[in-house]
Amino acid sequence: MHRETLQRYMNYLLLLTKLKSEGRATVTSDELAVREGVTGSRVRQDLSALRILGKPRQGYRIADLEILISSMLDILSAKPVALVGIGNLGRALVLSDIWSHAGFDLVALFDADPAVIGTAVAGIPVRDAATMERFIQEQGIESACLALPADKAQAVADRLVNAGVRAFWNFALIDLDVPAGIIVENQRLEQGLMALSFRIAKRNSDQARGPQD
Amino acid sequence: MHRETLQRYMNYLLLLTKLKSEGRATVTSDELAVREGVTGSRVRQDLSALRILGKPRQGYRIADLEILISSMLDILSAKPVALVGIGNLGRALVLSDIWSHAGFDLVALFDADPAVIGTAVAGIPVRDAATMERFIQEQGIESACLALPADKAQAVADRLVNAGVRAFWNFALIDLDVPAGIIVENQRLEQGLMALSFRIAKRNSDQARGPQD
DNA sequence: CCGGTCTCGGTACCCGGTTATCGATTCTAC
DNA sequence: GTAGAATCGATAACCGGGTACCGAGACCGG
Ligand SMILES: NC(=O)c1ccc[n+]([C@@H]2O[C@H](COP(=O)([O-])OP(=O)(O)OC[C@H]3O[C@@H](n4cnc5c(N)ncnc54)[C@H](O)[C@@H]3O)[C@@H](O)[C@H]2O)c1
Ligand SMILES: NC(=O)c1ccc[n+]([C@@H]2O[C@H](COP(=O)([O-])OP(=O)(O)OC[C@H]3O[C@@H](n4cnc5c(N)ncnc54)[C@H](O)[C@@H]3O)[C@@H](O)[C@H]2O)c1
Repeated sequence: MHRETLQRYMNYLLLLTKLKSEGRATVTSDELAVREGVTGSRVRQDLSALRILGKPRQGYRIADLEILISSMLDILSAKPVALVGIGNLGRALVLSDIWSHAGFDLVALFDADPAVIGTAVAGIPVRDAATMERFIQEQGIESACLALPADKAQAVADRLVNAGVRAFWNFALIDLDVPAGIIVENQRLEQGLMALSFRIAKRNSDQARGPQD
Repeated sequence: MHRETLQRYMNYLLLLTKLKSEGRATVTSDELAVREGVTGSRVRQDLSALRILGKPRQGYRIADLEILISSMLDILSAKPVALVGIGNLGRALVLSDIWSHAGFDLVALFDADPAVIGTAVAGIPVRDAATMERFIQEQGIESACLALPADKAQAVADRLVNAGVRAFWNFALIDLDVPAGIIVENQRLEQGLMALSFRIAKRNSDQARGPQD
Protein backbone atom coordinates (compact mmCIF):
# COMPACT_ATOMS: atom_id res chain seq x y z
CA MET A 1 0.00 0.00 0.00
CA HIS A 2 1.29 3.43 -0.90
CA ARG A 3 1.83 6.17 1.61
CA GLU A 4 -0.87 8.37 0.12
CA THR A 5 -3.42 5.62 0.47
CA LEU A 6 -2.41 4.92 4.03
CA GLN A 7 -2.69 8.58 4.85
CA ARG A 8 -6.17 8.68 3.39
CA TYR A 9 -7.28 5.86 5.67
CA MET A 10 -5.86 7.70 8.65
CA ASN A 11 -7.65 10.87 7.66
CA TYR A 12 -10.91 9.00 7.23
CA LEU A 13 -10.50 7.76 10.77
CA LEU A 14 -9.76 11.22 12.15
CA LEU A 15 -12.80 12.58 10.36
CA LEU A 16 -15.04 9.76 11.51
CA THR A 17 -14.19 10.44 15.14
CA LYS A 18 -15.30 14.00 14.62
CA LEU A 19 -18.51 13.03 12.85
CA LYS A 20 -19.37 10.54 15.56
CA SER A 21 -18.94 13.20 18.21
CA GLU A 22 -21.49 15.24 16.29
CA GLY A 23 -23.98 12.42 16.64
CA ARG A 24 -23.78 11.13 13.10
CA ALA A 25 -24.25 7.38 12.51
CA THR A 26 -23.64 7.14 8.76
CA VAL A 27 -21.53 8.93 6.19
CA THR A 28 -21.52 8.98 2.38
CA SER A 29 -18.51 8.45 0.19
CA ASP A 30 -18.78 11.97 -1.20
CA GLU A 31 -18.65 13.49 2.26
CA LEU A 32 -15.42 11.72 3.03
CA ALA A 33 -14.13 12.56 -0.42
CA VAL A 34 -14.40 16.34 -0.32
CA ARG A 35 -12.40 16.55 2.91
CA GLU A 36 -9.61 14.60 1.26
CA GLY A 37 -9.67 16.33 -2.08
CA VAL A 38 -10.52 13.17 -3.98
CA THR A 39 -13.69 11.82 -5.59
CA GLY A 40 -16.35 9.62 -4.08
CA SER A 41 -15.21 6.93 -6.46
CA ARG A 42 -11.82 6.75 -4.80
CA VAL A 43 -13.35 6.55 -1.35
CA ARG A 44 -15.68 3.75 -2.37
CA GLN A 45 -12.74 1.80 -3.77
CA ASP A 46 -10.74 2.36 -0.59
CA LEU A 47 -13.59 1.06 1.55
CA SER A 48 -14.33 -1.75 -0.84
CA ALA A 49 -10.75 -2.95 -0.46
CA LEU A 50 -11.46 -3.37 3.26
CA ARG A 51 -14.61 -5.38 2.49
CA ILE A 52 -16.73 -2.60 3.93
CA LEU A 53 -20.21 -2.46 2.44
CA GLY A 54 -22.49 0.54 2.38
CA LYS A 55 -26.12 0.95 1.52
CA PRO A 56 -27.45 2.99 -1.37
CA ARG A 57 -28.99 6.27 -0.35
CA GLN A 58 -27.68 5.88 3.18
CA GLY A 59 -23.95 5.56 3.04
CA TYR A 60 -21.61 3.66 5.32
CA ARG A 61 -22.10 2.98 9.02
CA ILE A 62 -19.51 5.01 10.89
CA ALA A 63 -19.11 2.37 13.59
CA ASP A 64 -18.22 -0.25 10.97
CA LEU A 65 -15.71 2.02 9.29
CA GLU A 66 -14.00 2.86 12.55
CA ILE A 67 -13.57 -0.75 13.55
CA LEU A 68 -12.36 -1.98 10.18
CA ILE A 69 -9.97 0.86 9.46
CA SER A 70 -8.64 0.74 13.00
CA SER A 71 -8.01 -2.95 12.80
CA MET A 72 -6.25 -2.61 9.47
CA LEU A 73 -3.93 -0.01 10.98
CA ASP A 74 -3.69 -2.25 14.04
CA ILE A 75 -4.34 0.65 16.38
CA LEU A 76 -6.62 -1.27 18.72
CA SER A 77 -3.87 -3.30 20.25
CA ALA A 78 -2.12 -1.08 22.85
CA LYS A 79 1.41 -2.15 22.05
CA PRO A 80 3.77 -1.13 24.88
CA VAL A 81 6.30 1.53 23.94
CA ALA A 82 9.14 3.31 25.72
CA LEU A 83 10.33 6.88 25.18
CA VAL A 84 13.98 7.82 25.58
CA GLY A 85 15.01 11.45 26.03
CA ILE A 86 12.81 13.55 28.30
CA GLY A 87 13.72 16.98 26.98
CA ASN A 88 11.30 19.54 25.66
CA LEU A 89 10.24 17.39 22.76
CA GLY A 90 9.95 14.22 24.79
CA ARG A 91 7.86 15.98 27.40
CA ALA A 92 5.49 17.33 24.75
CA LEU A 93 5.07 13.85 23.30
CA VAL A 94 4.41 12.28 26.69
CA LEU A 95 1.75 14.86 27.49
CA SER A 96 -0.02 14.45 24.17
CA ASP A 97 -2.71 11.83 23.80
CA ILE A 98 -1.54 10.47 20.48
CA TRP A 99 -0.21 7.19 21.85
CA SER A 100 -3.53 5.55 22.52
CA HIS A 101 -4.95 6.94 19.29
CA ALA A 102 -2.31 5.07 17.36
CA GLY A 103 -2.48 1.77 19.21
CA PHE A 104 0.37 2.26 21.63
CA ASP A 105 0.62 2.32 25.40
CA LEU A 106 3.41 4.52 26.69
CA VAL A 107 4.72 2.52 29.63
CA ALA A 108 8.24 3.75 30.30
CA LEU A 109 10.37 6.91 30.13
CA PHE A 110 14.16 7.00 30.21
CA ASP A 111 16.73 9.75 30.44
CA ALA A 112 20.39 10.05 31.32
CA ASP A 113 20.17 13.37 33.14
CA PRO A 114 20.14 12.93 36.97
CA ALA A 115 18.06 16.10 37.21
CA VAL A 116 15.07 14.46 35.55
CA ILE A 117 15.56 10.86 36.65
CA GLY A 118 13.09 10.13 39.42
CA THR A 119 10.63 12.82 38.37
CA ALA A 120 7.38 11.89 36.64
CA VAL A 121 5.66 13.18 33.53
CA ALA A 122 1.95 12.57 33.07
CA GLY A 123 2.19 10.14 35.98
CA ILE A 124 4.90 8.04 34.37
CA PRO A 125 8.20 7.89 36.26
CA VAL A 126 11.41 8.81 34.43
CA ARG A 127 13.92 5.99 34.87
CA ASP A 128 17.69 5.97 34.60
CA ALA A 129 18.75 5.17 31.06
CA ALA A 130 21.41 2.90 32.51
CA THR A 131 18.67 0.48 33.56
CA MET A 132 17.00 0.59 30.18
CA GLU A 133 17.90 -2.83 28.75
CA ARG A 134 16.73 -4.75 31.75
CA PHE A 135 13.37 -3.05 31.99
CA ILE A 136 12.73 -3.35 28.26
CA GLN A 137 13.51 -7.06 28.33
CA GLU A 138 11.45 -7.78 31.42
CA GLN A 139 8.42 -5.96 30.05
CA GLY A 140 8.83 -7.37 26.55
CA ILE A 141 8.71 -3.89 25.00
CA GLU A 142 9.27 -3.99 21.24
CA SER A 143 8.75 -0.34 20.29
CA ALA A 144 10.64 2.80 21.28
CA CYS A 145 10.53 6.50 20.58
CA LEU A 146 13.84 8.36 20.40
CA ALA A 147 13.73 12.04 21.35
CA LEU A 148 17.35 12.71 22.10
CA PRO A 149 20.34 14.45 20.51
CA ALA A 150 21.49 13.12 17.14
CA ASP A 151 24.93 12.13 18.43
CA LYS A 152 23.42 9.90 21.13
CA ALA A 153 20.70 8.27 19.05
CA GLN A 154 22.72 5.53 17.32
CA ALA A 155 24.28 4.23 20.53
CA VAL A 156 20.94 4.17 22.32
CA ALA A 157 19.28 2.47 19.36
CA ASP A 158 21.94 -0.24 19.36
CA ARG A 159 21.34 -0.92 23.04
CA LEU A 160 17.58 -1.04 22.52
CA VAL A 161 17.87 -3.45 19.61
CA ASN A 162 19.93 -5.73 21.81
CA ALA A 163 17.24 -5.53 24.45
CA GLY A 164 14.58 -6.62 21.99
CA VAL A 165 13.17 -3.44 20.45
CA ARG A 166 12.10 -4.02 16.85
CA ALA A 167 10.49 -0.71 15.84
CA PHE A 168 11.57 2.91 16.32
CA TRP A 169 9.86 6.25 16.06
CA ASN A 170 12.91 8.43 15.62
CA PHE A 171 13.04 12.21 16.09
CA ALA A 172 16.82 12.53 16.08
CA LEU A 173 18.18 14.08 12.90
CA ILE A 174 20.16 11.05 11.85
CA ASP A 175 19.65 7.99 9.71
CA LEU A 176 19.78 5.11 12.13
CA ASP A 177 21.70 2.03 11.12
CA VAL A 178 19.74 -1.02 12.26
CA PRO A 179 19.65 -4.73 11.41
CA ALA A 180 17.27 -6.00 8.75
CA GLY A 181 13.73 -6.46 10.00
CA ILE A 182 13.93 -3.55 12.43
CA ILE A 183 11.57 -0.75 11.45
CA VAL A 184 12.57 2.90 11.69
CA GLU A 185 9.95 5.57 11.15
CA ASN A 186 11.74 8.89 10.97
CA GLN A 187 9.76 11.94 11.99
CA ARG A 188 11.41 14.77 10.14
CA LEU A 189 9.73 17.99 11.10
CA GLU A 190 12.01 19.77 8.65
CA GLN A 191 10.04 18.23 5.84
CA GLY A 192 6.79 19.84 6.91
CA LEU A 193 8.50 23.21 7.07
CA MET A 194 10.17 22.75 3.70
CA ALA A 195 6.84 21.74 2.22
CA LEU A 196 5.35 24.94 3.59
CA SER A 197 8.15 26.96 2.05
CA PHE A 198 7.54 25.34 -1.31
CA ARG A 199 3.80 25.95 -1.14
CA ILE A 200 4.37 29.61 -0.30
CA ALA A 201 6.75 30.03 -3.22
CA LYS A 202 4.30 28.29 -5.53
CA ARG A 203 1.35 30.41 -4.42
CA ASN A 204 3.33 33.60 -4.84
CA SER A 205 4.52 32.73 -8.33
CA ASP A 206 1.05 31.56 -9.34
CA GLN A 207 -0.45 34.85 -8.21
CA ALA A 208 2.26 36.80 -10.01
CA ARG A 209 1.41 35.00 -13.24
CA GLY A 210 -2.26 35.65 -12.52
CA PRO A 211 -4.92 33.05 -11.91
CA GLN A 212 -5.37 30.95 -15.04
CA ASP A 213 -9.02 30.04 -14.45
CA MET B 1 4.05 18.44 -8.15
CA HIS B 2 3.07 15.49 -6.02
CA ARG B 3 4.04 15.12 -2.40
CA GLU B 4 6.23 12.09 -3.06
CA THR B 5 8.23 13.99 -5.64
CA LEU B 6 8.65 16.96 -3.35
CA GLN B 7 9.81 14.69 -0.58
CA ARG B 8 12.36 13.14 -2.89
CA TYR B 9 13.85 16.56 -3.63
CA MET B 10 14.06 17.31 0.06
CA ASN B 11 15.78 14.01 0.71
CA TYR B 12 18.25 14.64 -2.08
CA LEU B 13 19.11 17.90 -0.38
CA LEU B 14 19.55 16.30 3.03
CA LEU B 15 21.77 13.64 1.52
CA LEU B 16 23.82 16.16 -0.45
CA THR B 17 24.63 18.09 2.70
CA LYS B 18 25.97 14.91 4.19
CA LEU B 19 28.00 14.00 1.11
CA LYS B 20 29.48 17.47 0.93
CA SER B 21 30.58 17.23 4.55
CA GLU B 22 32.42 14.06 3.56
CA GLY B 23 34.37 16.01 0.97
CA ARG B 24 32.57 14.74 -2.10
CA ALA B 25 32.16 17.11 -5.04
CA THR B 26 30.05 15.01 -7.41
CA VAL B 27 27.39 12.34 -7.09
CA THR B 28 25.84 9.89 -9.56
CA SER B 29 22.16 9.35 -10.11
CA ASP B 30 22.39 5.77 -8.90
CA GLU B 31 23.91 6.85 -5.61
CA LEU B 32 21.02 9.18 -4.92
CA ALA B 33 18.60 6.55 -6.14
CA VAL B 34 19.47 3.72 -3.77
CA ARG B 35 18.99 5.94 -0.71
CA GLU B 36 15.49 6.77 -1.91
CA GLY B 37 14.50 3.32 -3.06
CA VAL B 38 14.00 4.39 -6.67
CA THR B 39 15.98 3.89 -9.88
CA GLY B 40 18.65 6.11 -11.33
CA SER B 41 16.24 6.81 -14.15
CA ARG B 42 13.82 8.52 -11.80
CA VAL B 43 16.57 10.62 -10.25
CA ARG B 44 17.83 11.73 -13.65
CA GLN B 45 14.31 12.77 -14.62
CA ASP B 46 13.89 14.67 -11.37
CA LEU B 47 17.11 16.56 -11.94
CA SER B 48 16.40 17.05 -15.61
CA ALA B 49 13.13 18.76 -14.67
CA LEU B 50 15.19 21.33 -12.79
CA ARG B 51 17.42 21.84 -15.82
CA ILE B 52 20.34 20.35 -13.96
CA LEU B 53 22.91 18.77 -16.25
CA GLY B 54 25.38 16.10 -15.31
CA LYS B 55 28.39 14.70 -17.08
CA PRO B 56 28.70 11.12 -18.25
CA ARG B 57 30.97 9.00 -16.11
CA GLN B 58 31.22 11.74 -13.52
CA GLY B 59 27.77 12.50 -12.29
CA TYR B 60 26.30 15.76 -11.05
CA ARG B 61 28.12 18.57 -9.29
CA ILE B 62 26.85 18.63 -5.71
CA ALA B 63 27.18 22.40 -5.46
CA ASP B 64 24.90 22.84 -8.50
CA LEU B 65 22.31 20.46 -7.13
CA GLU B 66 22.22 22.18 -3.77
CA ILE B 67 21.66 25.60 -5.23
CA LEU B 68 19.02 24.58 -7.73
CA ILE B 69 17.03 22.34 -5.43
CA SER B 70 17.22 24.91 -2.66
CA SER B 71 16.00 27.65 -4.90
CA MET B 72 13.13 25.53 -6.14
CA LEU B 73 12.03 24.92 -2.56
CA ASP B 74 12.69 28.61 -1.90
CA ILE B 75 14.68 27.83 1.21
CA LEU B 76 17.36 30.41 0.58
CA SER B 77 15.16 33.35 1.41
CA ALA B 78 14.95 33.64 5.23
CA LYS B 79 11.26 34.46 5.41
CA PRO B 80 10.39 35.90 8.83
CA VAL B 81 8.15 33.67 10.93
CA ALA B 82 6.53 33.93 14.37
CA LEU B 83 5.80 31.09 16.78
CA VAL B 84 2.80 31.21 19.10
CA GLY B 85 2.60 28.94 22.14
CA ILE B 86 5.82 28.49 24.12
CA GLY B 87 4.97 25.21 25.82
CA ASN B 88 7.05 22.07 25.67
CA LEU B 89 6.54 21.63 21.97
CA GLY B 90 7.11 25.29 21.13
CA ARG B 91 10.32 25.34 23.13
CA ALA B 92 11.63 22.24 21.35
CA LEU B 93 10.89 23.85 17.99
CA VAL B 94 12.59 27.11 18.93
CA LEU B 95 15.72 25.29 20.07
CA SER B 96 15.93 23.18 16.93
CA ASP B 97 17.82 24.50 13.93
CA ILE B 98 15.25 23.55 11.34
CA TRP B 99 14.08 27.09 10.64
CA SER B 100 17.10 28.23 8.72
CA HIS B 101 17.35 24.90 6.93
CA ALA B 102 13.89 25.44 5.50
CA GLY B 103 14.27 29.08 4.52
CA PHE B 104 12.71 30.72 7.55
CA ASP B 105 13.98 33.16 10.16
CA LEU B 106 12.30 32.76 13.53
CA VAL B 107 11.97 36.37 14.68
CA ALA B 108 9.22 36.42 17.29
CA LEU B 109 7.71 34.27 20.05
CA PHE B 110 4.32 34.84 21.66
CA ASP B 111 2.50 33.32 24.60
CA ALA B 112 -0.43 34.24 26.82
CA ASP B 113 1.01 32.89 30.07
CA PRO B 114 2.48 35.67 32.28
CA ALA B 115 4.95 33.15 33.66
CA VAL B 116 6.74 32.83 30.34
CA ILE B 117 6.19 36.32 28.92
CA GLY B 118 9.39 38.26 29.29
CA THR B 119 11.62 35.22 29.38
CA ALA B 120 13.75 34.30 26.36
CA VAL B 121 14.29 31.06 24.48
CA ALA B 122 17.38 30.65 22.31
CA GLY B 123 17.93 34.40 22.73
CA ILE B 124 14.51 35.33 21.39
CA PRO B 125 12.24 37.17 23.84
CA VAL B 126 8.75 35.79 24.50
CA ARG B 127 6.22 38.57 23.95
CA ASP B 128 2.69 38.99 25.25
CA ALA B 129 0.21 37.45 22.83
CA ALA B 130 -1.99 40.50 23.37
CA THR B 131 0.54 42.57 21.42
CA MET B 132 0.75 40.04 18.61
CA GLU B 133 -1.15 41.80 15.84
CA ARG B 134 0.79 45.01 16.10
CA PHE B 135 4.21 43.35 16.03
CA ILE B 136 3.26 41.09 13.13
CA GLN B 137 2.01 44.01 11.09
CA GLU B 138 4.98 46.25 11.85
CA GLN B 139 7.46 43.54 10.92
CA GLY B 140 5.50 42.40 7.89
CA ILE B 141 5.53 38.78 9.08
CA GLU B 142 3.53 36.51 6.79
CA SER B 143 4.19 33.08 8.31
CA ALA B 144 3.35 31.67 11.72
CA CYS B 145 3.73 28.43 13.61
CA LEU B 146 0.96 27.43 16.00
CA ALA B 147 2.00 25.26 18.95
CA LEU B 148 -0.89 25.81 21.31
CA PRO B 149 -3.95 23.93 22.57
CA ALA B 150 -6.51 22.92 19.96
CA ASP B 151 -9.28 25.01 21.50
CA LYS B 152 -7.22 28.20 21.23
CA ALA B 153 -5.80 27.68 17.76
CA GLN B 154 -8.72 28.90 15.66
CA ALA B 155 -9.10 32.20 17.52
CA VAL B 156 -5.36 32.89 17.33
CA ALA B 157 -5.29 31.99 13.65
CA ASP B 158 -8.13 34.42 12.96
CA ARG B 159 -6.23 37.21 14.67
CA LEU B 160 -3.05 36.41 12.79
CA VAL B 161 -4.83 36.36 9.44
CA ASN B 162 -6.18 39.79 10.22
CA ALA B 163 -2.68 40.96 11.02
CA GLY B 164 -1.39 39.77 7.66
CA VAL B 165 -0.25 36.19 8.16
CA ARG B 166 -0.77 34.13 5.01
CA ALA B 167 0.80 30.77 5.85
CA PHE B 168 0.57 28.54 8.92
CA TRP B 169 2.54 25.60 10.24
CA ASN B 170 -0.06 24.14 12.54
CA PHE B 171 0.59 21.65 15.36
CA ALA B 172 -2.79 21.97 17.05
CA LEU B 173 -5.02 18.96 16.51
CA ILE B 174 -7.71 20.87 14.64
CA ASP B 175 -8.57 21.68 11.06
CA LEU B 176 -8.17 25.42 10.84
CA ASP B 177 -10.77 27.35 8.92
CA VAL B 178 -9.03 30.09 6.94
CA PRO B 179 -9.87 32.30 3.95
CA ALA B 180 -8.95 31.18 0.44
CA GLY B 181 -5.32 31.79 -0.42
CA ILE B 182 -4.09 31.21 3.12
CA ILE B 183 -1.90 28.12 3.37
CA VAL B 184 -2.15 25.71 6.27
CA GLU B 185 0.42 22.95 6.61
CA ASN B 186 -0.76 20.63 9.35
CA GLN B 187 1.91 18.71 11.22
CA ARG B 188 0.12 15.65 12.52
CA LEU B 189 2.52 13.60 14.57
CA GLU B 190 -0.25 11.05 15.03
CA GLN B 191 0.19 10.08 11.42
CA GLY B 192 3.79 9.08 11.86
CA LEU B 193 2.85 6.93 14.81
CA MET B 194 -0.08 5.35 12.98
CA ALA B 195 2.18 4.64 10.03
CA LEU B 196 4.59 2.91 12.40
CA SER B 197 1.75 0.83 13.80
CA PHE B 198 0.72 -0.22 10.32
CA ARG B 199 4.27 -1.14 9.35
CA ILE B 200 4.66 -3.25 12.48
CA ALA B 201 1.40 -5.09 11.78
CA LYS B 202 2.45 -5.65 8.18
CA ARG B 203 5.88 -6.98 9.10
CA ASN B 204 4.42 -9.33 11.67
CA SER B 205 1.84 -10.75 9.31
CA ASP B 206 4.41 -11.06 6.52
CA GLN B 207 6.73 -12.99 8.79
CA ALA B 208 3.89 -15.22 9.95
CA ARG B 209 3.13 -16.10 6.34
CA GLY B 210 6.83 -16.67 5.77
CA PRO B 211 9.11 -14.77 3.41
CA GLN B 212 7.93 -15.28 -0.16
CA ASP B 213 11.29 -14.80 -1.83
C1' DC C 1 44.81 5.69 -30.80
C1' DC C 2 41.10 2.54 -29.79
C1' DG C 3 38.06 -0.60 -27.59
C1' DG C 4 35.73 -1.05 -23.23
C1' DT C 5 33.08 0.78 -19.61
C1' DC C 6 30.58 3.99 -17.09
C1' DT C 7 26.97 7.36 -16.73
C1' DC C 8 24.10 10.80 -18.65
C1' DG C 9 19.83 12.34 -21.59
C1' DG C 10 15.88 11.13 -23.98
C1' DT C 11 12.13 8.03 -25.37
C1' DA C 12 8.92 4.41 -25.07
C1' DC C 13 6.46 1.51 -22.22
C1' DC C 14 4.18 -0.09 -18.07
C1' DC C 15 1.63 -0.02 -14.01
C1' DG C 16 -1.28 1.47 -10.58
C1' DG C 17 -3.77 5.23 -8.61
C1' DT C 18 -7.66 8.25 -9.90
C1' DT C 19 -11.65 9.45 -12.26
C1' DA C 20 -15.77 8.63 -15.05
C1' DT C 21 -19.63 5.96 -16.04
C1' DC C 22 -23.44 2.85 -15.63
C1' DG C 23 -26.56 -0.46 -13.75
C1' DA C 24 -28.56 -1.87 -9.25
C1' DT C 25 -30.63 -0.83 -4.89
C1' DT C 26 -33.07 1.78 -1.47
C1' DC C 27 -35.50 5.56 0.26
C1' DT C 28 -38.95 9.55 -0.33
C1' DA C 29 -42.96 11.72 -2.06
C1' DC C 30 -47.33 11.82 -3.80
C1' DG D 1 -47.69 1.57 -5.95
C1' DT D 2 -44.90 4.12 -8.88
C1' DA D 3 -41.81 7.82 -10.31
C1' DG D 4 -37.78 9.99 -9.05
C1' DA D 5 -33.65 10.94 -6.62
C1' DA D 6 -29.70 9.48 -4.22
C1' DT D 7 -26.02 6.43 -3.45
C1' DC D 8 -23.61 2.20 -3.77
C1' DG D 9 -20.66 -1.49 -6.42
C1' DA D 10 -18.24 -2.62 -10.40
C1' DT D 11 -15.89 -1.82 -14.54
C1' DA D 12 -13.63 0.78 -17.96
C1' DA D 13 -10.86 4.69 -19.33
C1' DC D 14 -7.47 8.00 -18.23
C1' DC D 15 -3.33 9.92 -16.56
C1' DG D 16 1.02 10.53 -14.65
C1' DG D 17 4.77 8.72 -12.03
C1' DG D 18 8.20 5.04 -12.41
C1' DT D 19 11.08 1.81 -15.07
C1' DA D 20 13.62 -0.06 -18.98
C1' DC D 21 16.19 0.75 -22.68
C1' DC D 22 19.25 2.81 -26.00
C1' DG D 23 22.34 6.04 -28.12
C1' DA D 24 25.90 9.58 -26.96
C1' DG D 25 29.64 11.49 -24.58
C1' DA D 26 33.59 10.91 -21.28
C1' DC D 27 37.19 8.58 -19.02
C1' DC D 28 40.48 4.47 -18.59
C1' DG D 29 43.80 1.00 -19.83
C1' DG D 30 46.64 -0.82 -22.99
N1 LIG E 1 12.87 17.67 12.89
C1 LIG E 1 12.83 16.93 13.98
O1 LIG E 1 12.54 15.74 13.92
C2 LIG E 1 13.20 17.54 15.28
C3 LIG E 1 12.60 18.70 15.76
C4 LIG E 1 12.96 19.18 17.02
C5 LIG E 1 13.94 18.52 17.73
N2 LIG E 1 14.50 17.41 17.21
C6 LIG E 1 15.51 16.65 17.89
O2 LIG E 1 14.94 16.00 18.97
C7 LIG E 1 15.92 15.84 19.96
C8 LIG E 1 15.35 16.25 21.30
O3 LIG E 1 14.99 17.60 21.27
P1 LIG E 1 14.78 18.37 22.62
O4 LIG E 1 14.45 19.78 22.35
O5 LIG E 1 13.85 17.63 23.47
O6 LIG E 1 16.25 18.31 23.21
P2 LIG E 1 16.65 18.33 24.74
O7 LIG E 1 18.10 18.61 24.81
O8 LIG E 1 15.74 19.22 25.48
O9 LIG E 1 16.35 16.86 25.25
C9 LIG E 1 17.23 15.80 25.04
C10 LIG E 1 17.11 14.86 26.22
O10 LIG E 1 17.79 13.65 25.95
C11 LIG E 1 18.48 13.25 27.12
N3 LIG E 1 19.60 12.39 26.79
C12 LIG E 1 20.79 12.74 26.27
N4 LIG E 1 21.55 11.66 26.09
C13 LIG E 1 20.86 10.61 26.51
C14 LIG E 1 21.13 9.22 26.58
N5 LIG E 1 22.28 8.72 26.16
N6 LIG E 1 20.18 8.41 27.08
C15 LIG E 1 19.01 8.90 27.50
N7 LIG E 1 18.70 10.21 27.45
C16 LIG E 1 19.61 11.06 26.96
C17 LIG E 1 18.92 14.53 27.75
O11 LIG E 1 19.16 14.35 29.13
C18 LIG E 1 17.72 15.43 27.48
O12 LIG E 1 16.78 15.36 28.51
C19 LIG E 1 17.10 16.64 19.51
O13 LIG E 1 18.04 15.76 18.93
C20 LIG E 1 16.57 17.51 18.44
O14 LIG E 1 17.53 17.76 17.44
C21 LIG E 1 14.13 16.91 16.00
N1 LIG F 1 0.26 15.49 16.73
C1 LIG F 1 0.65 16.73 16.96
O1 LIG F 1 0.75 17.53 16.04
C2 LIG F 1 0.91 17.15 18.34
C3 LIG F 1 1.84 16.50 19.17
C4 LIG F 1 2.07 17.02 20.44
C5 LIG F 1 1.36 18.12 20.86
N2 LIG F 1 0.47 18.68 20.01
C6 LIG F 1 -0.28 19.86 20.37
O2 LIG F 1 0.55 20.96 20.41
C7 LIG F 1 0.03 21.87 21.34
C8 LIG F 1 1.13 22.34 22.26
O3 LIG F 1 1.66 21.24 22.96
P1 LIG F 1 2.51 21.53 24.26
O4 LIG F 1 2.92 20.24 24.85
O5 LIG F 1 3.59 22.51 23.97
O6 LIG F 1 1.40 22.19 25.20
P2 LIG F 1 1.66 23.22 26.37
O7 LIG F 1 0.41 23.28 27.17
O8 LIG F 1 2.94 22.88 27.06
O9 LIG F 1 1.89 24.60 25.63
C9 LIG F 1 0.85 25.38 25.16
C10 LIG F 1 1.29 26.83 25.28
O10 LIG F 1 0.35 27.65 24.58
C11 LIG F 1 0.14 28.81 25.40
N3 LIG F 1 -1.15 29.42 25.05
C12 LIG F 1 -2.37 29.00 25.41
N4 LIG F 1 -3.32 29.81 24.91
C13 LIG F 1 -2.67 30.76 24.22
C14 LIG F 1 -3.11 31.89 23.49
N5 LIG F 1 -4.41 32.18 23.32
N6 LIG F 1 -2.18 32.66 22.91
C15 LIG F 1 -0.88 32.38 23.04
N7 LIG F 1 -0.41 31.32 23.71
C16 LIG F 1 -1.30 30.52 24.30
C17 LIG F 1 0.19 28.34 26.80
O11 LIG F 1 0.48 29.40 27.67
C18 LIG F 1 1.31 27.30 26.73
O12 LIG F 1 2.56 27.88 26.99
C19 LIG F 1 -1.09 21.17 22.07
O13 LIG F 1 -2.30 21.60 21.50
C20 LIG F 1 -0.88 19.74 21.70
O14 LIG F 1 -2.11 19.04 21.62
C21 LIG F 1 0.25 18.23 18.78
